[in-house]
Amino acid sequence: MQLKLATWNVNSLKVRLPHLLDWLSTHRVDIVCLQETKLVDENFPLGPLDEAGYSATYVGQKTYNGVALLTRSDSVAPAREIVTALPGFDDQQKRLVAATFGDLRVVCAYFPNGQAVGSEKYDYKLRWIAALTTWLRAELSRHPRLALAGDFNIAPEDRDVHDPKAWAGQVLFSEPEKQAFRDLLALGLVDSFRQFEQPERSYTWWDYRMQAFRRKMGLRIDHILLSAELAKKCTACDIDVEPRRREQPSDHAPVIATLSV
DNA sequence: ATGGCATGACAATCATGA
Repeated sequence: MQLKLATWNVNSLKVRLPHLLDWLSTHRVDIVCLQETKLVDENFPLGPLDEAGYSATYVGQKTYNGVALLTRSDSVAPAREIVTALPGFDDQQKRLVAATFGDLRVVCAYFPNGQAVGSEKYDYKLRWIAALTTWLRAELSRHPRLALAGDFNIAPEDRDVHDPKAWAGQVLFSEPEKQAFRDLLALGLVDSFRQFEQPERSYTWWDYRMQAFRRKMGLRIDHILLSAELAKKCTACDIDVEPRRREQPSDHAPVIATLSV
């Protein structure tokens, strides 16, 4: 069967709920990883999502961060083995939710932004990713069919940045961050987007300012990494820029991977 | 030149994002 797995940083699920519901009704994706829900759990919109045919596993907090896994109730098995914090890393910030659906392990992650190279938040970002990498090594040994999807806040290569010279050494594109991304790939994960031919200037985020979207000044920082076994079953991976064209959009576009499982 | 937008908390600006 064909399974569509997506990731989308919605930058406030409260504000973006109408966009999300429209998008779900037209794309009918099976699993969606959401980041930056910015909601406490009591305010999570379970009702509207249930009406749209989706179940949710989520963890949030006031104002910042927050992640969720949405699954089509009629096509995806119930969530098992739910994890709502990064094991081995003491963290107040809600940035990770993982669950198993059938034999598919899905990890939804909102990587720290890092603010500026050399800052305390940058150090936290690198430590957070190191803990994620350690935990994923063990997860992969237990779950050969694993997907890591989310907002990585890392543009891994020059072609993922509209102006790599201007971004050189900056946060989101610094060498230690790119090395951390490669360390994740070294676990045996595959960047599903780069398994296929893609248009020039493919990005997933554009600054709200300076008409960056219209000018194609973006970064590819949202990714779907697949274990080797899953990568073999991936038949497509695409960025959907349409939601970014709407009024009051998220600054991120969704990414969709199609799996033949 | 460190802005520009956007969101949320909170009540005029401020923290944060990327």
